[in-house]
Amino acid sequence: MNTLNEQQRIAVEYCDGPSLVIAGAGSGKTRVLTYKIMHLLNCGLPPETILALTFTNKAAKEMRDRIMQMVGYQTAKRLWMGTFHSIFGRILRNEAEKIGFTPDFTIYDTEDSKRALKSIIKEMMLDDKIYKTNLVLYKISEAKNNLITAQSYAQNKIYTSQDYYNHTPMISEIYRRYAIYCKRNNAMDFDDMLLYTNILFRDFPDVLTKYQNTFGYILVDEYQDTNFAQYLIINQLGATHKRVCVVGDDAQSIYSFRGANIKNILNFQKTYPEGKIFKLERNYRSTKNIVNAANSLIEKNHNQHKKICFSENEDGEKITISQLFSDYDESYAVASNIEQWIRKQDEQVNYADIAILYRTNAQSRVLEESLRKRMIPYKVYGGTSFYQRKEIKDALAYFRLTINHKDEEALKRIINVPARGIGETTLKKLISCATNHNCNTWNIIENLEDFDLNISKKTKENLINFRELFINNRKQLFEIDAYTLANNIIRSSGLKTETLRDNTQENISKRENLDELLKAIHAFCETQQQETGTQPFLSDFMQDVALLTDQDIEDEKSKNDPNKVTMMTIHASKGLEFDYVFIVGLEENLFPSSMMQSENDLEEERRLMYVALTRAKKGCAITYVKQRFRNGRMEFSNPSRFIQDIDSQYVKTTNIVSPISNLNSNNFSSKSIHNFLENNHLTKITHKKGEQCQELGEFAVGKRVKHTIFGFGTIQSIEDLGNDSHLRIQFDNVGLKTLLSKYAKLEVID
DNA sequence: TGACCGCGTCTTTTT
DNA sequence: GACGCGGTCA
Repeated sequence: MNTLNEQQRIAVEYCDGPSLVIAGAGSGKTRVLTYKIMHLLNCGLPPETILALTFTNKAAKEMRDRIMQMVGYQTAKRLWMGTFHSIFGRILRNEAEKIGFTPDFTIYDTEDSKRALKSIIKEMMLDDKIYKTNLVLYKISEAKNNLITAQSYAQNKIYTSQDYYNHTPMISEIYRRYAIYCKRNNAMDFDDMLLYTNILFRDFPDVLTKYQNTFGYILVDEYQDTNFAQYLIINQLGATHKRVCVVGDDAQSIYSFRGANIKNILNFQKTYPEGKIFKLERNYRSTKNIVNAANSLIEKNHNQHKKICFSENEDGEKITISQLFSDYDESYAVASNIEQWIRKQDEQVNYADIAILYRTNAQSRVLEESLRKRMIPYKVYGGTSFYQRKEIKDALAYFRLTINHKDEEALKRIINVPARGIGETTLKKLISCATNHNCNTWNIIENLEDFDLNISKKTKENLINFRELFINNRKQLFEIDAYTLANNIIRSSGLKTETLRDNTQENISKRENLDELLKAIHAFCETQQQETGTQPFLSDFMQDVALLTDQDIEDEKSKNDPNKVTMMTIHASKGLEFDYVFIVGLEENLFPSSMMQSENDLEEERRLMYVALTRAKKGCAITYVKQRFRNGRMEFSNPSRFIQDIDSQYVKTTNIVSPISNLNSNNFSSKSIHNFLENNHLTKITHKKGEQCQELGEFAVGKRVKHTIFGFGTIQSIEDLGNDSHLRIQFDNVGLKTLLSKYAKLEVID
């Protein structure tokens, strides 16, 4: 307790009633939470009566590790500590039968949901240009977050009239069918997990009472990110004893698109009139300059709890703001800046101390390129994560279907992967037969002989083989450990064999990914073995895997090789800190995003900028560009308004950096930079536009080149278009392609 | 049935 | 640029 400051100590020690801790960025929020749990344990609360909810696995793990260090593994593991989804997933599995599921229900990720919705929209013969999956999913998700079930949606005037007005009156019916579909598949999506928890508590008061009595104290991290469903769960679980402590920072509320309601934190005292509010305003993380700059930015927002964050650290360097010509220059500038920082004489800077943050995942590509060229080690979070990869999702679908035969999404996904002669037509027959008999498609396959499907003998044989595969695997489900079974399935299904057919880059990468998956399962088995003394089954692994995020996987991977620059979206960076931070792409329509129009949206974007700034401990560099390649085309842009929002006394502006002056390094050999110079300034056009030529810049007919994706090839012809050129290249593996020299990532091989 | 090609559409953030 | 869809053809 001596290591806490006054504000922190008071917040930790107050346990008599509900409290809200408003914790500014870097104010020791996790510290307060862990100490509070320690304090509760010291007061004699048994660990299994403490419920601590976080939003990410990482945050939960961090807290658990810290507590473990202080009280030991045995006590720490008895705490109810985890993400909303993992904790209530656990409760839902315990109580599954009450709400019409079995304990082995599948968790659908966004892709599964979209696929399901797509087929429902098709089945209803609706126009998919009007009923776009993304839109429909968003509407359903919004409804679920507000605890509107399919049934109440149909009766809800606000929702239905809005849909009517938007010419999408059938959303209500799609929602209804989707809900039935999920239930029949024994599956829940992310939103369902919170919705069904609420339904469980509503319809089974004895269950609610049971958990109310179980949890003597409830702590919630990142309270500003809770949605209504989460709010109500907390509210109900704490209804009798009111021993609830929520921690958050309204200035860092950035998830409204996911249903987070900033009012939960702003209106805390309406929910708990007797509640106490504590503020942690001292920032331990950043320099004075960074904290002041962030304050000056967030001041421009109106909707917030007033607080005055301050730092007692050194003044620190000013934030640099640089304008670059193009996204290409930006990435180049970032890479050279990283090298400068690493080479700093007066201070030891490691790659791991540096982060590059951006608004959208698509921005990472160019940056990666520049870092790779300079041999700067980096890791990218987000984008298509490991568990989203096709081959991985296929393997997981095999596991899912083995565990839960009703999982129709999994079935549809893999019935013909790898191709085994069960195509669209057969699948349709199976599904319509299932619909007619009001059962699952698997039931039809299981009892194939009892139905007249009008399929060929060959197809029937294929189906029987497919069935046998699963029957065999299912027998082993609770007989052999997760790793062995997973390995068996990947082999017997033909997934592995498929990748061995040839050695294209694609297949090699698929093979590696499948091995990586097996490795992950192996690691899971080992930890479980250590913790519980028994080998886990595949179903244990699958319960975990659905709730893993990209961050968890990247962190796991980088354990052995931690010294890398971090690249991620600002959203993903929340809760993290780095010595030096780049914030790139500060342009109108990108950041703030062009999707954000309303005043509320803009305030959220500004909070996002606030989050980005406050990640930095020592230094921060902001960049923006005049032209950027986006959505397959060049776009011109103006500096973001957020640049103006930062008080000028905290920043140092580098004036327009022309592409040439930016290239002050002697590294001119890099192909793309060469192109860049050629295309914009230095090329002497010796032939007319649109003409075929033998040579252009470093390119010449007959020269060998290497492309990052297509591999090696030979230039067949060059057509000069003035500002750009078409290159026809015969690639060794993928054949003839026409590429734009400006954007193709080509390297000439001498 | 399955491979392949060309076209149109979409890219904001994610537990 | 990436991806999904629909059409075509063997």
